Amino acid sequence: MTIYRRLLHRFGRRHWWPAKTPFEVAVGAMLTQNTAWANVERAMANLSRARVLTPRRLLDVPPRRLVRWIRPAGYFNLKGRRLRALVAWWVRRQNPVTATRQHALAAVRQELLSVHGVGPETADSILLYALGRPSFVVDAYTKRILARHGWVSWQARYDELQQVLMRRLPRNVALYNEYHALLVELGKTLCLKRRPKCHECPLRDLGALRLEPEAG
DNA sequence: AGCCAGGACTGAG
DNA sequence: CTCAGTCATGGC
Repeated sequence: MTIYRRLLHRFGRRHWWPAKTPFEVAVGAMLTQNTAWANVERAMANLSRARVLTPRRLLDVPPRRLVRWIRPAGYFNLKGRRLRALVAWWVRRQNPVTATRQHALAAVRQELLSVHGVGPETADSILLYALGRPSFVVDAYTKRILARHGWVSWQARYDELQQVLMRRLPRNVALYNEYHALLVELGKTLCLKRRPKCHECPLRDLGALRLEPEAG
């Protein structure tokens, strides 16, 4: 039994990313930085109700109103500016979903990282969940889970964690999609928060398992 | 009452 | 290049 299969069996498919369009995925990826998803949903609902959840409309929105709508997501002044930068890129790229399809993954990733407010996790979230590219998303949960089971050191940085995963897993968008979502679910619901206190974690023996989706 | 949430930028050393 | 400080709302 592998970790992936056990997580999938326990939690079922997560159906990520919870958004209607690739553009909404990108907006959500930005708003969810260090923020509970429930708060992001409120902000997204405000934008939706205001009918500005398209690249063009969102770019034309006055910063004051934008900040008011995204307030529930926290860091609203910061995220207002970052969101504009991201949307400006999206518009300049004229629908990156198709516009970047022929480009190398590393090139698109580099381009995203150059946008103000887009770090490695946000870039990979957009690549994977909006653009359908096989770039594994690493987050705080992923790091805690891998480090706690001794697969990486606690000092490991983002790129190292990502390489550990991508080197061992087939480059498959559907797999990366589900795997990251499952790791987040494990981190949220079980014993892998910053203060571990759960002594009855059904997955506490994960150390004996493998990362690979296939047994063998 | 704190602590935490699906991070990233900035400035100092 | 490393790293503490910063940003802010809402749930528990």
